[in-house]
Amino acid sequence: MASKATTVDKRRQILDAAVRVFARQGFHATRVSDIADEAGVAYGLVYHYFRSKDEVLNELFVERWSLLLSAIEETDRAGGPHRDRLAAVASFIVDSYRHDPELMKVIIVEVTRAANSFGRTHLAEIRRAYEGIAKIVADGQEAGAFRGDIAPLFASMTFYGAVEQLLSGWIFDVIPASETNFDQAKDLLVTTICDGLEPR
Amino acid sequence: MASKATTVDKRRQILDAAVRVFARQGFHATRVSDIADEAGVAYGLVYHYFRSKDEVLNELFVERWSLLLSAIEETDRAGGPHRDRLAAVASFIVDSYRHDPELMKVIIVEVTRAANSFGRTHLAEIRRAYEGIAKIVADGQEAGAFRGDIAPLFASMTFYGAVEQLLSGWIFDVIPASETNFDQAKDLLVTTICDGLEPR
Amino acid sequence: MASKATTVDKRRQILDAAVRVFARQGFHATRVSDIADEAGVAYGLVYHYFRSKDEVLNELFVERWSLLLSAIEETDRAGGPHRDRLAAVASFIVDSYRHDPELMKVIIVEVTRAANSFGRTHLAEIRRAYEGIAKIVADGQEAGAFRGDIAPLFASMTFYGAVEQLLSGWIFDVIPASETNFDQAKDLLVTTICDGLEPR
Amino acid sequence: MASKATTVDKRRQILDAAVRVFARQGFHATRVSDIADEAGVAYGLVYHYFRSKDEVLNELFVERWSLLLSAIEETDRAGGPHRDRLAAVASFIVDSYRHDPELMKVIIVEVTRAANSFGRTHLAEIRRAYEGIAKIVADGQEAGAFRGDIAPLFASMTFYGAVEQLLSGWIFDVIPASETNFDQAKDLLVTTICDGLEPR
DNA sequence: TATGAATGAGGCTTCATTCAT
DNA sequence: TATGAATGAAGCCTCATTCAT
Repeated sequence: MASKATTVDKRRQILDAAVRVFARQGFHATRVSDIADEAGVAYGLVYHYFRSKDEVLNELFVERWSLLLSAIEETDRAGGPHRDRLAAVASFIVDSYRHDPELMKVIIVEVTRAANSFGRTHLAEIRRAYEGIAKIVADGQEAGAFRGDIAPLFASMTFYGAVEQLLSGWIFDVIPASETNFDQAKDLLVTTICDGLEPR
Repeated sequence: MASKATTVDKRRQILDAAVRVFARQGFHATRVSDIADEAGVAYGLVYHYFRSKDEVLNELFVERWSLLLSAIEETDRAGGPHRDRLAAVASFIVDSYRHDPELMKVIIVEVTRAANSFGRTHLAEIRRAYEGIAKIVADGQEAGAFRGDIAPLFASMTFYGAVEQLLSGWIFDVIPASETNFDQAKDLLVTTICDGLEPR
Repeated sequence: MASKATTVDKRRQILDAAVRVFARQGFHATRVSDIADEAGVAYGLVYHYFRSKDEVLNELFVERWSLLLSAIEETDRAGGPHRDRLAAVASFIVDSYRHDPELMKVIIVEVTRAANSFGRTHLAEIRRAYEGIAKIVADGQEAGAFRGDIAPLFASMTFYGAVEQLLSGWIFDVIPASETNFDQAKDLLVTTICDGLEPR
Repeated sequence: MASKATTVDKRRQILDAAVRVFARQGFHATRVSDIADEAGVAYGLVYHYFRSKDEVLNELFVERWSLLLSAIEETDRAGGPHRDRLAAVASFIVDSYRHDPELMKVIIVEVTRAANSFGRTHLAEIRRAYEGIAKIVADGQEAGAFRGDIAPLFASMTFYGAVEQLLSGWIFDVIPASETNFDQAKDLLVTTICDGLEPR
């Protein structure tokens, strides 16, 4: 139906606009009317599609984060060398950023690292990512691919923390994203975490 | 003066109260009156000592962060095996958390990871920490203690990201801080980053 | 549209209410909530139509003052004896007061004579009135209707000052407005300024 | 006593400072601490000498206004041509401005023309000036020096309004005070009001 | 679906004034 | 007389949300 198509469009339009404004101004600093303006609709319409301003961000987060969770699980299920599995996770995250830096900025800045506000709400889902990575590590340890004296969740946090810090560095230009070779970055990430900084 | 010594330092009292309330409710959710109440002083006194609510947080951050910067610089200046230098940095941060978890929570959650609000203001100082760590890495590479194919700032971000993520995990009970042996955590951190996850 | 016509114009309602409250309490002493209460609307609606409390006053002033400016220009353009032109200006101002004493009170007390606050903002427009009157005087001098040894702007200030002081006297009951014959007042004003206090 | 001398000095120092700050920023916009800063004393001291911020302004007003009232009464008592009496009043006011423009600015802007705030409080004293001038007019009418068809208070308001408007013009640079010949201004003022704008 | 007028709670900040020393 | 720490009332403005059309 045409009407259905329109509906979907406006909702999407609002979500996409929200990403841009949230990325530009931060969640707290953006008014609902800013989203509407950016989307080119009246701000009442935002409330037609979403219960609240919060829900818009929730939607953005859940939409994207579920992809990450799937990717992690899929990676693990697919098997292969454990080092490569970590590489696949890093790759997925880095590519997410490369593909849509604004969305990833919003998710990291406003949810993942905003543990006092939105992070709190989504702690369970965020934790599932950590645990998914931890499972890869645990499996690797069992298979003898990883050393056994580091708790899997500990290793997972280290790994995820490193990845996210990197993205954060790109986002806020601590590391010049413009000069970054993202594929090389993925490699170095895995190299650092798996091989260590010290020469072998 | 005796009176000066005897008199409670209201300014300090306010700062300490602010740490507790910020840690408990988050910066945005705490009203200035909450700080005053927690400190047991009148509303207006907060504004006698600080220009704004923001400045209270600024003060807390700068006070603590400058210690970190000094520690990093001192560590580097003191020399010694480069691996131990990273260990010293990790140790300083972990001990900061162990000693005053509420303050570190505030600094990480409200400044370091709040890049859209306060982090923005203090980006330069935050970056200085990254660069201080990067310098340690660079020195280690020159001395042959660290592999040379990883950009120092890249390694620094990886390292710092791992440390902060760990603290974050403790703060939000993703990793049960209660069961954590902090000294062991420091070791594992350095082991992970320097030796890598894969067995040698 | 019928609905548009039937619907009370809330914006107008707020402006009219503001006149009453400003006149009664003075601008500084009236809270935005006083305006809203007087208008019978919600607090926030004032901010829906006006950027700030200041803007409400600005609007009132500009709305009215532009009429005065038009009247002065129109009077001059229309020609006729120069004495009558001054009379027309005086007449317009006195009638403005007679017709809406509260509005004129607000404009004089809060803008025209509040040179340190609002007057400052509107100095240019206020000056235009002085200059408009000065032009009438200058024309009169050229035509030989007025003596030539008094600078037009000087004469204008004298004239306008006299008129405003009169209104001020009525407003604050220095001169009992109740007993005043406004039309006679206009005449006397012109007589005084044009013929002088001394008998001819 | 030395202490007495000091006392007097500080009080005066505060009053003089207040004039400067009130003139510069306006009464509402100046904080008690601004006065103290300008005077070079602690702001608590202001409250040692004055009950409130208002009282500082009151003091300044009363101090000066009583001189004006005396001058008017004295002028009338001294006798002489009635026209010269008006000239003496105008002269006193203009000279007051010439001698201490900041003080006169404060008195006019913050009291005389602030009828909604301080003017209200001092209305009685202000009115006494109008009445003093009115008396001169009334006497002049009785003596046949002034025409009898203009109510004395009416004429007084006209005259005072003209004078104050002139000062106001100088204060706010509507009339360039720098280029003004004050003595000539006095003459023209009296000429305008007594002889009228029309040629005789 | 779509609009934007209307609502009103919430919070930061200012600053006159008091008071202990 | 002199200081400035301490108090707390007061008010502007923002903005998420509701609702009539």
